Amino acid sequence: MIRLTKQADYGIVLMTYLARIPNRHFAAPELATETRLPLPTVSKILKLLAREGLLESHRGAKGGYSLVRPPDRISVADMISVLDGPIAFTECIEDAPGVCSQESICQLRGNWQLINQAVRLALEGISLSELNHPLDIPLVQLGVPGDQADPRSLDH
Amino acid sequence: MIRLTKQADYGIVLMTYLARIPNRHFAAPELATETRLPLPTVSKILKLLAREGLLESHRGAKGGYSLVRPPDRISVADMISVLDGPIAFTECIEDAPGVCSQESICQLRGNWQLINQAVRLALEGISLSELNHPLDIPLVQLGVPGDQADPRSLDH
DNA sequence: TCAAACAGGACCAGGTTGGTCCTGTTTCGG
DNA sequence: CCGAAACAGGACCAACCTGGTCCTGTTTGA
Repeated sequence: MIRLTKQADYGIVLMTYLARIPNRHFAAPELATETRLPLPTVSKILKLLAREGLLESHRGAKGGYSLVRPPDRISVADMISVLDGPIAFTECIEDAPGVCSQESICQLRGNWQLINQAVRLALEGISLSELNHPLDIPLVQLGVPGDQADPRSLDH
Repeated sequence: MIRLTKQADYGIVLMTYLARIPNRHFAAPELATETRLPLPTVSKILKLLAREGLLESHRGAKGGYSLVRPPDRISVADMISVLDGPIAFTECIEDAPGVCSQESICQLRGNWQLINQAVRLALEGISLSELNHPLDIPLVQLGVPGDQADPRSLDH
């Protein structure tokens, strides 16, 4: 189905919310009520984001979470990597030989890399701050190759 | 985990194999032995690809499958759409209101579209024939935004 | 006429995800 | 100095989806 997991989905929603006021910190219960997501889930995701270094946590009463760097320096790729693991459509990852049973006969290694890389680059091109101001993103940054009409992209 | 399903994975492998000799047609058993994938699975996937219009099937003895159009006019996006459903990282798809329970409060609709679109464009930019000749693909087509160094893409 | 190959389902086991809960530990405020 | 609010880090389980097989037609070349 090629979906993000809900964990990543919710995580990006939460990050986007935090990015509105980058320097404030927000407690998990507050974010849960604001986003109307269940608290245990929100809490779990925030903990993960903190552990992985995208959020800073402040313990104790009046604690909470805040962004660890400015939102324009956090990419969608960063968040998805943390929440859903490395961005790779297939198991053919360069530094993991032996994962793919077809390895010896598969002629496609380099090609999968290409696909993976294309997706990764596309996602690295969108920053958290741009998610809050979607209109600012130039199309070229989204991976639109020039203005050459592409005969391949049919309807879906 | 953001993986393609194995169905899509295998499907692309099979399509790539077919694309080597675009006009020939290949029987499922032949493809199964060539790719060393189990026949029932290969058969299932080929049937799907045929039903969805990416392959042409020839029934009867000496039957088989062949590409329905030249490999440079079949994009990776085409194949993934058929094998794994529409390319959308999240359920926020434009013509499906009501799917997302957060709809009324979610400020992100437009933004998810952006992410989905970026991925879709990246995958539309790679054709089946390029998968067989990976070196031919210019980087810009992969979505690399000019040569502006991107400070967001840190290590992973 | 037979065998090879496609068509279209039904079917099931296993793994992953989504979500909850529980037991610490830290820290602010009164 | 104490208690409540919040974070930390797991364990845990149900539900769903995927991966894969198999079976019964139908078509067609030799």
